[in-house]
Amino acid sequence: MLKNLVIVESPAKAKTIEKFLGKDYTVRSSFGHVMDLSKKNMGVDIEHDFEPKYEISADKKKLVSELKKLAKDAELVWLASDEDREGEAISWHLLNALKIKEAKSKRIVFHEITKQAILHAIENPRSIDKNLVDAQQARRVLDRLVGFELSPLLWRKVKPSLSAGRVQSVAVRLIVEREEEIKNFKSTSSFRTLADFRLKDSTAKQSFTAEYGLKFKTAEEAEKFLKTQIGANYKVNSVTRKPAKKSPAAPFTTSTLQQEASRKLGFSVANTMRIAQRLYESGLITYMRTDSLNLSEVAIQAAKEEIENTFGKEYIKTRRYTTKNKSAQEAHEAIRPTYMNRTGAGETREEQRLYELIWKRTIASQMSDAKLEKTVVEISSDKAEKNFIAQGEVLKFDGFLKVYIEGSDDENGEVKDGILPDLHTSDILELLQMVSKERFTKHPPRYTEASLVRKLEELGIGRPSTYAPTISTIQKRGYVVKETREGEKRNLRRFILKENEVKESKVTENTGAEKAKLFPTDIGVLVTHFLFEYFPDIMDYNFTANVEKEFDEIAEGRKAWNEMIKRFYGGFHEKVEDTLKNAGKYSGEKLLGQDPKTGKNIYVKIGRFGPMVQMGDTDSEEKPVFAGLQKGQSIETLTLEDALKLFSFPKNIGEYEGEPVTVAIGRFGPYVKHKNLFYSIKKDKIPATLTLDEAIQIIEEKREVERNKIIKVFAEDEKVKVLNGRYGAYLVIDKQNYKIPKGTDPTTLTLEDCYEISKDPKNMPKKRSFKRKK
DNA sequence: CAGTGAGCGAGCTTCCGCTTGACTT
Repeated sequence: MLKNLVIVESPAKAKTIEKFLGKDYTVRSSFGHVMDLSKKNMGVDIEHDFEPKYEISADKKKLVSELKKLAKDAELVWLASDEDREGEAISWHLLNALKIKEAKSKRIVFHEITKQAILHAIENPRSIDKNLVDAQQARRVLDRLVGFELSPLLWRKVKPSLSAGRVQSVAVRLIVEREEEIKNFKSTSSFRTLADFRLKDSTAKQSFTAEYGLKFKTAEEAEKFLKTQIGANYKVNSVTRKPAKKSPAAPFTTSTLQQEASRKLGFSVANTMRIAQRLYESGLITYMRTDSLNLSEVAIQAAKEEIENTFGKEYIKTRRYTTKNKSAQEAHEAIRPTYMNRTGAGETREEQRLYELIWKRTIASQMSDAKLEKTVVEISSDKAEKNFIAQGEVLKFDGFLKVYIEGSDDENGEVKDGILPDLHTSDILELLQMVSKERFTKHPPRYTEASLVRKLEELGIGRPSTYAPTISTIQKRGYVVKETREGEKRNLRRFILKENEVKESKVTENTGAEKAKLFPTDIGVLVTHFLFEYFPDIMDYNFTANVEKEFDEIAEGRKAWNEMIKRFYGGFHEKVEDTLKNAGKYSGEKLLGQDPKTGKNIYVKIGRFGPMVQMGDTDSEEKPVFAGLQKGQSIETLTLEDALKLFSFPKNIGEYEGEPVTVAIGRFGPYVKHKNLFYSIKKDKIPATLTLDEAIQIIEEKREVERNKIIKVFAEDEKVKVLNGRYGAYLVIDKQNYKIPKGTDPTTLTLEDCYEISKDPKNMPKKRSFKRKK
């Protein structure tokens, strides 16, 4: 007979805790939520106080029946899911799904996985907090209602298979709006003047840079100013020294880890989470989905010891960080190494780099401030109205900077405060050179995955467990694309005063280059405008924050959850019905002009399959002709000329091997068609001007690849082939693919071996979850 | 994978938040 069954959310956690608790305790994991709303009829009975219809999630059925058996045998079941809204609901669902009597169960919580914390929790059990569960139900039902009423509305009014939701739609809005800001941004330029000085009549050769206190609007002004400085006298007017300090950043949360890994290691948000998961499962770091800045007392002590041993006592300054984030639930610790004295860990290079980042950030957070001395020197010219200013910074004590400097998203490379020579008031200076260079103002930066996460967190939208999935959803729906774009060269003007002469020189700089930035698509823009027009409340950046306040009131027992939902749903549902009935199709249609040959109208708009051009009117007798836009083309920038090119396909460009060769554009981009076979045209060729020779080359290249694909064929049975694919060798029998078991050399397979392989169901490829219909 | 955009009107898509594997042609 089982004495104690403890259920936590994560299996890695279960393993650790089992060690602390000894053999009277069996620790299992629920793998997160085990129940969810049914997908049928909203999963909510709207007529009867929004009663939720829960069911055991399909992928948890087996697990639940196992847990149920264990729970039945156990004397006592300890529900140890996380101490937050979702965790409370998980415990409540477990109670229901496992059919545990409440008297036989105890609810316990802990914020850190230390023996002390767990034993303390066991000694202080409580019962399930139904108010907190209700707050979760309100959250869950609200998200379901919003998502499952708005999405079908989009299917009807914009395009099938789209989606909308409290979190994703606002995420897309941020990107769409940022793009609009960028489009409306007018870049202006000004001239910034930097002078290099040196102490006159001194043996010290060290030069330093100072900036003139005025920027010039035009090249003429800049040039004129430099000319006035020929032969001018410079001296130090004043020197101000001020002590300053820098403090370390707090330990990592999910969001800050994603940002730093993006800035410093170039990891995507999903990649960071995948690698962190590996480190967590290997027991190297604490839980990676957290919004807490807390470190356990044990961890702080270990960090202190590590700092003392490696850097010395003067580098220690233990600190407790408190979150400013109102939506934080702090069910876990901050992300930190499990063992502070382990300076490196991880199997792959990626794991090692992420681990090192976490180690450094955590250690630095418990180190002393860096002490600096900031110096500001004002320099006057006897021929200029304003002064020149030089700023210097000297590090007096490095403190935490010894191990960690936080990254920055700032793209404007400012002149770094360097080290200044020892200067005093009235010192006479010698001018080495003076440069006035044009600088353009920069548009607000596009979001990266990580900076979008930061913004969402700032707005209190989404949770640590959903940042990465949200980013992937909005890309999967085609609202947003992550792209790297090359910049353009831009000419700048620059004037140099040197040896009593002012010369102009041209400089070019690269501008507008973007690396892995998020751009809205036509569909993203259209859906955002649609939702913003009809559902401004839901698209409001404060919507989540406002409903969170109500969830808190529910959690405190001051409000009934279904009352809150009822109040929200009334107006919302009415608006949905009204839009369904009264709003027309939302296609973003735009008249581009007329076809010069036929005079027919040419439109660009979003159709069932995405952006397209249309020649002729829908209500005319003749059916209009359609053509889809190509990758990289956009409704917003498409010209009449572009549209006419799209209508020129399919185009016959000649004959090869006695059969016609045509060029066309399909769902997957431009292609060459020959003898009923398709050959896609790569990006480096422009389909509109593709010659027959180029087409033949494409055909022959593909044939060559096809030939190399075959590893083995059998004369006895032509249907059986061993082929080389993207993921290595595989077997095909009569159009059905099979995996070849690991450790088998594909070149040695006999026909009999192949039949054997095809009989084992283990070798069947997994069915794709969604198959596109014709 | 491969040219769709329609007049039958099937049957499908979809939310957020909590967890890991499965496994790609």
